[in-house]
Amino acid sequence: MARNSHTKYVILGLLTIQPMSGYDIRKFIAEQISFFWHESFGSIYPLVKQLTEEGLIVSKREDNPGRPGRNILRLTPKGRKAFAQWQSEAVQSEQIKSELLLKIFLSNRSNLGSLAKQLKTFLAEQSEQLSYLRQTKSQIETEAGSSKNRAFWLMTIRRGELVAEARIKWANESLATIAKMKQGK
Amino acid sequence: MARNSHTKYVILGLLTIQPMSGYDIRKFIAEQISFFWHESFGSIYPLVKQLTEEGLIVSKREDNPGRPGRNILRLTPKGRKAFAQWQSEAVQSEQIKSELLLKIFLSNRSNLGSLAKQLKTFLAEQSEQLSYLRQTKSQIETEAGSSKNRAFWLMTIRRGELVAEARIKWANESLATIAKMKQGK
DNA sequence: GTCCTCATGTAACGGGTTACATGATTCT
DNA sequence: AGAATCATGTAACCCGTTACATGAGGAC
Repeated sequence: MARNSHTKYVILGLLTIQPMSGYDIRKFIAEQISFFWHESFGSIYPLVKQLTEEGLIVSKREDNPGRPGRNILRLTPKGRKAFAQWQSEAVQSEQIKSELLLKIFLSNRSNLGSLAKQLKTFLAEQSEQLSYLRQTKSQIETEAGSSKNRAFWLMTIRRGELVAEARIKWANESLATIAKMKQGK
Repeated sequence: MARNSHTKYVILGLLTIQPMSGYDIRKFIAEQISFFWHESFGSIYPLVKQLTEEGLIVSKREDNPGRPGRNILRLTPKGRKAFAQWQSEAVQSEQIKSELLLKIFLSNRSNLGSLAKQLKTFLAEQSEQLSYLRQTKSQIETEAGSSKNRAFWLMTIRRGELVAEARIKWANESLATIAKMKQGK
């Protein structure tokens, strides 16, 4: 049935921004959109090969003296069309797996200590995430000459922000509840 | 390295609540905690077999006239210990993949229509989720004779609630932004 | 001197989903 | 009559991560 993985469309999608190498794609994802996406080399390179075979992208070797050669990838018209097609399709509702919530759900009063510890770690992570997002946001807003699609970028960041805030609120509430439970014992 | 899957511990964890069959486990997950976890039969049954071989659970056949037989699973002391061990370990920070955010990030002004449609679907889903969570919450709160661990259950629901609210807020904001973009064209 | 970044690629492995097989009962 | 629920289990498949291989240049 060729259930096309999303990775395929991330690659095509990033190439609509500009031609780049597989390495660049990985880097872009890790640096710019890691708060809602991630890919490893082991999934990118084989797909690049496949997309080339399917005629959705073309690769052009770029040799730099004293540096490793790069394969610059570029969309073909066919690839652009495939991406547009995917773009118009409905997303399937995402089902999450939260190991933290699982642990909490399966908790009992005997492990309040480790629970509190994990919540504090979570809180710290989310706070860091939030400050990172806010920083990125102000960077985008001040850069006048940024991409014409920055409205969409800001939209994704806004969601990260709101959700991180909600999670921080929740973690604080939960820590308070646990503190009370400890006293009440 | 036997990177133990979480599924293993969900099974052990649910059996700390009460003995049940593989079918019950699936049902419980789908009905009670589907907003943060999911499992398919294809992952549960093979693991049940494995856990039995490892001596973490024992299975007892229960035959009912005119109904399919059930294998009632029960924790062994060893299984209880393994679960407690997992419970005390730190969770690894969860990395999400949001297809919706990916699509938005890769959008441009030419597909505002389909974007709005997808956001509306998302909004409807989240609203439904929220009302479901609120309903469950009030059910738990009114049931006096519920489990002693209901505080933890309520904690997980609270996170679902806060996050759903944040997402709803975001979706509404984003729809407003898109409406403006359409006009400004 | 060692580690990090650049740069591509493969192989092994792990884990989960979907679909199928089977079959009785109960709900619509 | 047909669909859904109860109940277990297997096989095919898909997909993605981790680790490895290779090697030069720059940073600390």
